[in-house]
Amino acid sequence: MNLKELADVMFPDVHETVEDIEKRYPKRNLKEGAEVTRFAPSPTGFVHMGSLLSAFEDFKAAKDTDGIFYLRIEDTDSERSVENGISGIIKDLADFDIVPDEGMISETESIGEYGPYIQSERKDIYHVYAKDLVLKGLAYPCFCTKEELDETRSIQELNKERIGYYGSYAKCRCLSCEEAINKIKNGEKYVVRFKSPGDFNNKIVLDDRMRGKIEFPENDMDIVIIKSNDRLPTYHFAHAIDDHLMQTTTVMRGEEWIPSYPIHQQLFKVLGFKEPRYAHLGLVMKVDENGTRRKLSKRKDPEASVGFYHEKGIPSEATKLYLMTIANSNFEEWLSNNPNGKLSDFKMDFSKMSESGTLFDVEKLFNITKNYISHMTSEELYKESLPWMKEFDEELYELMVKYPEYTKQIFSIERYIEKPRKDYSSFSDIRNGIWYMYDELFTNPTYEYQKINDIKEIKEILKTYFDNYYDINDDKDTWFSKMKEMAESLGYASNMKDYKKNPENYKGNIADLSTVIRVSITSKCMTPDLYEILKLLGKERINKRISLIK
RNA sequence: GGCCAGUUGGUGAAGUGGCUUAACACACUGCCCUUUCACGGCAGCAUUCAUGGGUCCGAAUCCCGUACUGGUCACCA
Repeated sequence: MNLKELADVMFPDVHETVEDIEKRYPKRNLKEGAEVTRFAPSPTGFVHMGSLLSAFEDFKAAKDTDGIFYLRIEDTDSERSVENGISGIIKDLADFDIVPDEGMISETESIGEYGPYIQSERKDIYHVYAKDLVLKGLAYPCFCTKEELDETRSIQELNKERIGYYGSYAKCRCLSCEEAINKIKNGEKYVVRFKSPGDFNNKIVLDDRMRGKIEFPENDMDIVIIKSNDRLPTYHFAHAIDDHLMQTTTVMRGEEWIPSYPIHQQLFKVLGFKEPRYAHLGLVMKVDENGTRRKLSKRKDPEASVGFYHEKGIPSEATKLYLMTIANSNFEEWLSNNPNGKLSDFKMDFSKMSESGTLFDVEKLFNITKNYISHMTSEELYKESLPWMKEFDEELYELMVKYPEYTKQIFSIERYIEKPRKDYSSFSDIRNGIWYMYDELFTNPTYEYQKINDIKEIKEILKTYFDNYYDINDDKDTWFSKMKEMAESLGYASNMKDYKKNPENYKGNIADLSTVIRVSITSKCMTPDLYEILKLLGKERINKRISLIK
């Protein structure tokens, strides 16, 4: 009877029973094998690469199995919360097409039947379970102050004992109900601690979905489950209750959580919940200035924020491809066999996930992006790069809008062939690849001819070529042979092999000649196929450009 | 310090006792192709899988120890 009194004093507002709560969360009606996963961030306003990867994997695991992916906000620590911190996360996820089936959809709204999906609004639920534990003698109030806790800690350090609140160090464990009730009635502050039934000498085993079996000593710490100030639960307690009620099948989280598994295992057991499966993900790392590896940091590393890649002009689809190559080691091979395959066709496999922390490799991201962009149609490239241009290159944006068809034609150059050009590692490379095609940008051309430098000769070559040889209607073969013809008539080698054999027999070679034309018309010595460029530019632009050369 | 994880080239990694004189991809280097650039092709880039032992006819793969790296031991998640 004493426990009942204590429980009532601790939780006077709780009138519901555990059974009442359980009834509100009926069994999910999903097909066999369907995964229920979740992304559960603190409302910090944005997502960084590491957490994006885990959200992506959660989402993918659910989609692969026709399951449910939901977004739960863990705001039990006010220090971590930021004003409007939820919408920022939702937006970052949405940019990568990660849209929850359930959970928060804005700062205050949610969808789904298993809510609330924000922990601060679940306080009464946690209290029902906490009260139930007190009733059963499995939880108790602890009045220890920070100073007292520090003191036992230093004693433990001195004695070289395990640090923590357990066994005989768990002072408040032995308090009688009467003592506890009196203290509470006196207004003493307290936390609620779980009364661990564990024995450190027992062994427990976690069967991790990607790491296999991991053995630990059983938990014997009386951890805090309800905090004193706001009476909100700690992570451990909220995790057990939420993932039970929301029926998460697989919890994917960073490997920093491995050591707290014994606590979670015990909580689930004592509460009578079925344990979810766990997959403890490797961290995303970077190399420091001093050469050591460390976890990618939200604060210190600009490349950790997803916005960084947006600014660089990496399409979110390409970032997803990269994340998938980190997530599953067999994905790259699958992609190269299915160059136009959709991510949704690839099934993620837990056993192919990397256990060790992965270095975030920007070079690789660029390479993947390069391939991805090369497989887009010109229409797609136009459409997808336009919003980026609007934000980051207004000048080019306006030209793209002014000349949509012309721009798409530029993008088409050497695109629809077996091995398309791979010019763009990001949308920010586009300007350098195409600016000279627009007269508006072709205002201050520079001419860096390589071998042929005499301006008289250059003008002569141009005049000869455009007056006597170039015909915009020629097909490529004709165009090509005419160039050779001209080379010969001017004393240049039309065949590189001949030239290499006897360079002294010629004034130069056909490459030198085409360089003159290329540079004169584009102001660049490196461009895609000259034939197509001339054709697209057209007679008028060409003439104008030739007249610029003084 | 206790507990836990990880350790295969510059990077991501394959590999689960013989097919491995360690795949594939990125990066890098060289050559070839080529009217430039890009693409593409070829070749090179770990005699060795952190390290020392052990088991075995045989070990990157199994066992034990050590080292190193990271994590964790909060009324943070």
